[in-house]
Parts: sequence; C-alpha cells; structure tokens
Amino acid sequence: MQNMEAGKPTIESIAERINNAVMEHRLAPGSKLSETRMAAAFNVSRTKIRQVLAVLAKKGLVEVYPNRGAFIASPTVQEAQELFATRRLLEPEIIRNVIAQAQKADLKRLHEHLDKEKTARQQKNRRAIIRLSGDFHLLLARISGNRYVESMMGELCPLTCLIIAMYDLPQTPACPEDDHDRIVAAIERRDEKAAIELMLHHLEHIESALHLTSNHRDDVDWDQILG
Amino acid sequence: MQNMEAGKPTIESIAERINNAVMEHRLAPGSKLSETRMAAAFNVSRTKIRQVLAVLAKKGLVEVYPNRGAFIASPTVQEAQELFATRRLLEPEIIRNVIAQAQKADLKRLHEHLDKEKTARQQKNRRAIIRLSGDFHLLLARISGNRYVESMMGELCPLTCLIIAMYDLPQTPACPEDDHDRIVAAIERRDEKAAIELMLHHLEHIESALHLTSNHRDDVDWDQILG
DNA sequence: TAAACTGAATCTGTACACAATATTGGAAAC
DNA sequence: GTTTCCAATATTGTGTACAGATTCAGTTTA
Repeated sequence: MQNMEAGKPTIESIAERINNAVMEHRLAPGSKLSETRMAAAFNVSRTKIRQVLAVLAKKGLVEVYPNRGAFIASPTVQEAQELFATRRLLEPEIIRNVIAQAQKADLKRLHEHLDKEKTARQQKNRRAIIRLSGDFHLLLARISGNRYVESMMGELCPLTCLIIAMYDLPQTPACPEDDHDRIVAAIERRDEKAAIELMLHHLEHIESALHLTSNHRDDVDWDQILG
Repeated sequence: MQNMEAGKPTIESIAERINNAVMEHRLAPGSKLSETRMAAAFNVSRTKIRQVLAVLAKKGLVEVYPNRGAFIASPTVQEAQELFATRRLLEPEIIRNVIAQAQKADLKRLHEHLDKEKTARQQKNRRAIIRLSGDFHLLLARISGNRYVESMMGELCPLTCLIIAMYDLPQTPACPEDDHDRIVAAIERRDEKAAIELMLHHLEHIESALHLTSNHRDDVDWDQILG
C-alpha cells in the first residue's frame, strides 16, 4: 500500500511497517523476526535489516538475544503496569498542553480522526479500530508540541497494543466506547479538569479490562497444563 | 578505563562510551562522528559503528544527515525548553515513587553517590562534577522502579549536558549547590512535598542559569561577527 | 578580485562473503 | 522407551569490497 515505489525502502520505512504490523495485531508478541526472511520480504540486504532491528530494540518493540535472533517483545505484567503508570503521568500533561495551545487546524485534525474511528467501528474493521485507537493518543501527543513526550508516546502506544494482544480477553472489543469523542469535546470547551478526568478513566478502563493478574509467559506451569 | 579487555567491544559498550564523553563535555555539540575514525578508535568494523550510530540517533544524542554523516546533537532553544518541561513532569513522579518504595539499600546508594559528588567538588574535577550531577538524577530514576521513566531520563540527562555545554556561561560552575543533598534528606524523612519542591527549584535553577534567549546556532549573524 | 567550474580525495550507503554459534534431527547407548 | 550424544543445517556476527554522494582545493573566467 505505502512505499509502492519499492525503490529502496529506508530504515525508517521498514521500522514503521513493523510498527504498524504490531499495532494492527498482525505480528504477535514473541514472533521471531528472521533477518534473512525480512531481507527477502523488503528486498534489501541483511545489513539494513540489522540496523532496523537495532533501532526497534532501542525502541523496546523487539528484544534481541545474542546469537539467537530478534523477537517481538512480550511485555510482562510488571512492564504493563509500569507502562500504564507512565501513560497516566504523560497524558494529563498532554491534555493540558493541547488545551493551552491547540489551533483550529489541530481541532480539525482531531475531528477527522474521530470520523475515521467511527467509520472503522461501523465497518467492524477490528484491525483498523485497534490501530486508530492508538493513533488517537499519538495525535494528541503530536498536537501537544513536546517532542520528547511525543517520542515517548510513540514507543508506549505500540507496546500497549502488544499488551492488549497478550492480556486481553478475546471477546472484548478494543476501546468500544466513545471515550475519544468525549475527550475531544472537553478539550474543545477548554474544560481541562473534565478532559483529564475522562482521559484517566479511559486509561483505567483499558487497563482494568486486561488480565494482569498472572504472568502468562514467565511462569507457565507446563505440568499443570499438560498433566 | 572500562572495557580494558579490548576483546571486541559490544554495541552497547561503544554507545555508552560516546554517552559518557558527551556527559563529560568531551564531545561538543555538533561534533562530527566519522565512521572510519570511530571504527579505528574502537578497533571494530564500520558495520558495527553504523549500528551504534543508528541507536544513538534513535536516542536523540546524534543527528544523521543522509550522505553527510553523523553529528553530536545540537539542541535548539525550543528543544531545551521542551526538555526541561518534560523533566519537570517526570522528576516529581520519580520522587513520589522513590519515597513510596525506597529500600535501605537504595538510600545507601544515594548517600554513596552524594559522597562521590562531594569528592569531585573538593577536587574541582569539573568533568566528574557534570557527569555525576546527571548520574544523580539517573540514579533516582532507577530507584523509582519504572523502566519507561528511567529510559526516558537516560535520554534526557545526556541531552541536558549538551544543552549546558551550548548555553551555559563558561564561568558558571555546574550545579554548585548542595541541592542534591537536600533532596535526599527530604526523601529520607519522607517529606514528599518538600522533596518535590526542592527538585523543581533545582531544575528551574539549572534552566534559569542558561542563556535560552536566542538560538546560538540557527540564526548566527556572520556579518555582525566578522564585519 | 571574486565567483564559478572541475576533478581528486574522502566519506557514506549497500551488498556480499565467510566465520562463529545455535538449533534440529537422527543414531546410539542405557 | 527414554535419554544422551553428535553431526547436519540454518541463522546470526563481523569484516571487507565496491558504488555513489559530498567536500574541498586548484584552476579558470568574467
């Protein structure tokens, strides 16, 4: 779809493809990323794939084990809790900054995004819904105008998608509410307190819908499963 | 000093060397990082240096220009202000977490660090002072127990050193106060309000000591300088 | 004198080849 | 039947070679 020219994809374009695949739950946590296959898939040399993996590792999206290869990260329960704690810290600040300095064009972009989410929900396009839900928070971060906070959110949102993929109940729809609409409404009437409150409830709703009680991966009791 | 074995430095070890050099003001903002020279200096191939540079670029410590090479970042005034705004957001949360869950061993580590800073000040070792000042905030972040906040601080501290190198008055000593001691004291008596207040004043003190009025780099008036 | 052009030298971008390590399947031993 | 060992295979780690872009000095020209 994107990068149709196929004329030498850049490191960033490849990294973003991986990023998108993760956000759309097309790459599951723990998936092995074989260098040779990726090189073939993107029609570049392993050298370049290697740089992509190094960048994604620094971003926290993949974990590299020496002489074993690279894998999509599998956040632990502990990591999930720390991640949500971080988002509860960052996103109120984002709201404050957005309300303080949002231009008309910014509000327009927010509404355009809400429309996209609405369309995706109507079409029951689950992948698009998940992806757009993350992008909403990323868009707010971008509008807030702090590049460090934005960069941080750019790491946390894909990881949040991974956490949802790992710990969500399969039947639970992702972000079913119109939370985003209400947050934008509060921003537009410059009601800082309400907007922050809505955002915090939104985050707590997402986190509470997860199964963060036991660690799925680190302490699997194979005896019990197979015995 | 470190990595004395010289037996194949790893990507992380090289990146940390660069990081330390920046924190000690031994690598100035805008310095060119020639791949060939670095490869020779660390006795590895350019391939590895390239990965190091990609990681450091993702971290924000170096800027790469296509076909031109990699350079130590030169934060703008705008970036400096956003950085301090971010630290004013993160560090109170760090204080809260440290007070909430610090063990005895953590307080011991803090005191050991304060001793190191004291020694460096007595020896008037400016490089060590700058480096240790940054490390203090990093140590607090580590104790706070949130890996995402810690990772963020790991990026912001070196950048802060770069900003000080760019915008500080040369004669101003770096962090001359005993601010750090007082912060630790407040943490020990679990006085959250005071500790946060001290931290915020500390950050504002650092920022206000800088010349963040005009951009040194982007709008240099060569006519005036040479005319 | 200053500006513009040209070519050599340097540096980055990329791919490929080889060495080192881990995984896997089968054979042998208990 | 189970476990252990070993060789074949596949994958990662690293260095080197070559192509393309940029820079800079020297020369030419207005």
